[in-house]
Amino acid sequence: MADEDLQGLDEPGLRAEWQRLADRVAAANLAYHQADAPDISDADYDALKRRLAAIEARLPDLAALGPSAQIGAPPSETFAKVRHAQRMLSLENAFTGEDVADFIARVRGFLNLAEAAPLVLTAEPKIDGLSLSLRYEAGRLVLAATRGDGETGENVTANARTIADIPQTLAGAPAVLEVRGEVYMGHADFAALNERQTAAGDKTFANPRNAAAGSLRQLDAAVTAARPLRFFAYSWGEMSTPLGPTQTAAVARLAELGFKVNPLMRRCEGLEALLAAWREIEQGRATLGYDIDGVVYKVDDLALQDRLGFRSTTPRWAIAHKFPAELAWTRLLGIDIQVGRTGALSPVARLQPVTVGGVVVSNATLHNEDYIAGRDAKGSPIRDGKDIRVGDWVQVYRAGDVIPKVADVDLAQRPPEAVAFTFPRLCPECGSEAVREEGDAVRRCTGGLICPAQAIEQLRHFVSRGAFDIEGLGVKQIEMFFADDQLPVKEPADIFTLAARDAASLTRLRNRDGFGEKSAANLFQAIEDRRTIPFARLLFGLGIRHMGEVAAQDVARHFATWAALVESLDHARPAALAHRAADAAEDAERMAAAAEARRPRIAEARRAAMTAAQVTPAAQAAWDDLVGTDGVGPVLALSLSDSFANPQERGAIDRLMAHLTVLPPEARAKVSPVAGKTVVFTGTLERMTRAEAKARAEAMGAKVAGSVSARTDLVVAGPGAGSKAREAEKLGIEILDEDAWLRLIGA
DNA sequence: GTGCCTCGAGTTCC
DNA sequence: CTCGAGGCAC
Repeated sequence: MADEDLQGLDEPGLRAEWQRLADRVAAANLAYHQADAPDISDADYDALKRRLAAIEARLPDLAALGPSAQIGAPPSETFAKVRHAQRMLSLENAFTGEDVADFIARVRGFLNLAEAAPLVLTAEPKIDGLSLSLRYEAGRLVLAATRGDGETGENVTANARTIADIPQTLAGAPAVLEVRGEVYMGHADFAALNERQTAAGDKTFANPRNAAAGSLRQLDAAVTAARPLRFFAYSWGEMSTPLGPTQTAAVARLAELGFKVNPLMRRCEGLEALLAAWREIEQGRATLGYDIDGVVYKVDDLALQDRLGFRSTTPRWAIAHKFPAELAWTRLLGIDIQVGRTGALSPVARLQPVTVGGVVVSNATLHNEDYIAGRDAKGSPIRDGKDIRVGDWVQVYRAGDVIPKVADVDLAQRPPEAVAFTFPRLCPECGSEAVREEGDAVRRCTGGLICPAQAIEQLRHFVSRGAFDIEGLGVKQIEMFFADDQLPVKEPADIFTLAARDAASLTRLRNRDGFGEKSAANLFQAIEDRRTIPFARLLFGLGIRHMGEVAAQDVARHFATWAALVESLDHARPAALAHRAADAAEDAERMAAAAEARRPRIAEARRAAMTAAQVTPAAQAAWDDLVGTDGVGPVLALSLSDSFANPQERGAIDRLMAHLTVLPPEARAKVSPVAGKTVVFTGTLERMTRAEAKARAEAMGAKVAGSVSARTDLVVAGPGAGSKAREAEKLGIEILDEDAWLRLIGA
């Protein structure tokens, strides 16, 4: 479809044609994203878009209305999401030989390996690309997914099929096999690609990794096919038959199956051998022909890997030993203060743009007040503190090759007129006092929801992925609605009245720039869909300090219903106040040791503690229950209590709740006989270390506690068990020895 | 009281 | 990704 025939059309004709094309593209998008079943070929789709663009070039007012300009559709929304059968984890990082030594010591300690027992690890280059999971069923590639957040990635199967290093079929593979590895681009291919891009007038890529990422995430697989992507396999996810007894054997098997594996991988015994491998790989870095950013060490024996297991986001049996970060010097042009969701004032360096590790950096974090000043609140110098001033030459690096940081300052080049930075005492956004709690590194705005910066950040958090995750309501839209006169959104409840307010208003959302009939309707539908919300997401979305995703899940599971939580919090309030008062009294007493002059404050704190001490047993019980909840300590409990007792915040919560139905938390899947049970280990364990026993129990869904109580389900007692075993007997709790326990969990 | 380990909060660039 | 700090075991 060329656009020559457009020449014959008059303006109304063009507009009609534009509408027809826009509808067609929108329908194709929908089919592609939601059903993952494209109803037209990629080439036809491209042609449609080109024709649309040709019309928009002549009638620019259309451009803002069409599918090409639709807001709320960043590239990440353009691939279907897929859940990984097995989570794709990241690796813990080591930066020094000492870190590596610690890692080995931890592994040995966890496994309780004898001093003389050998521990073999593999060392392989860490490719700087993007990880990809390939699922083969009956030997055929059925799914390729990016890592995403580890739980859920993007379906890029069509694109992965165009990569020559990725076999479409495997001979003699297990019935189900997920192969994991890295997609990357070689230096020569990268340079050639950028030359082609320049010649074609397209934008060039900053580095091979960006080029690889950009190439893999093309909606048009034909574009990906034209890009010289390569793939190394180094790991696996779900599989119906093990690939081998060791990492080395499994990777060799992957090579047999037809995958490219890295030729530099080798087995090493002991710290020195690992570090030697690291040095050698680093020395060969420049001649490899592709980017690497470190060396990965893995415990070779897969049975040991299995015993070591996983922490929440990383395996215990592997670590990435990074190469030193690239550094660059530049001028510090200014220091801005940003206000975060919790009111934290964070200093950001505005820099003379400089290339660091292949990316142009113009902003960098300055951590906090003390870091800039180079000394702490009391005036004593701090470790790594710099006394950084506007106008200084500063050294920048990208931590983990991502986050730009100011690492050093060149005092010799300091301009004579440079003055020390004065950290604001008032919030730059709302003018409220910004205070620093004793012992805290950050200064916080006290304005609460009065502060527009905090209010916006709270809303951004509310719609964020782990919370309400409303499609079409991203950061940009939140900022727009917050400042909007016609359809203001100042607090979460306002989101749920948007549609009704829009229907009643004269200037409808669908007629606005950046919105159309379709996108407005989609947004309202997405909001409707979230009127029913899982308990934990709601709790997380409220943005209460110290209440993260994990804590929210724990609390939701503990209380089961929203009403139970609210009732309990209301009951516990006096006890919460008593707890704070007692803390304050303690603080004041500590201060008194230094300054007798604080007498009046102590007396006041004591009086407050006395008043607050009039706590009913019911209140105390509610507080104890709250603080006894898994993952909840006094700090989170107080924060939660404060939020619900603060009239402003409670008002916003109640207004929000009027629009919502809360889904009770899902019961933990019963995957093992001990799932959901509380287990206590006591006495000496002979077959494994305590850490290992705990990790394994938790991996089976059990909760491991330190002391026996009425809530304990099971006690595992080894030789030398004393009071805990007696306590268990008294309470009539089942007691197992270590062998019986291992049989129970099927080990 | 001390020392892990994990979570929470804030960070940049594409 | 890193840092600080909360939670919890020893």
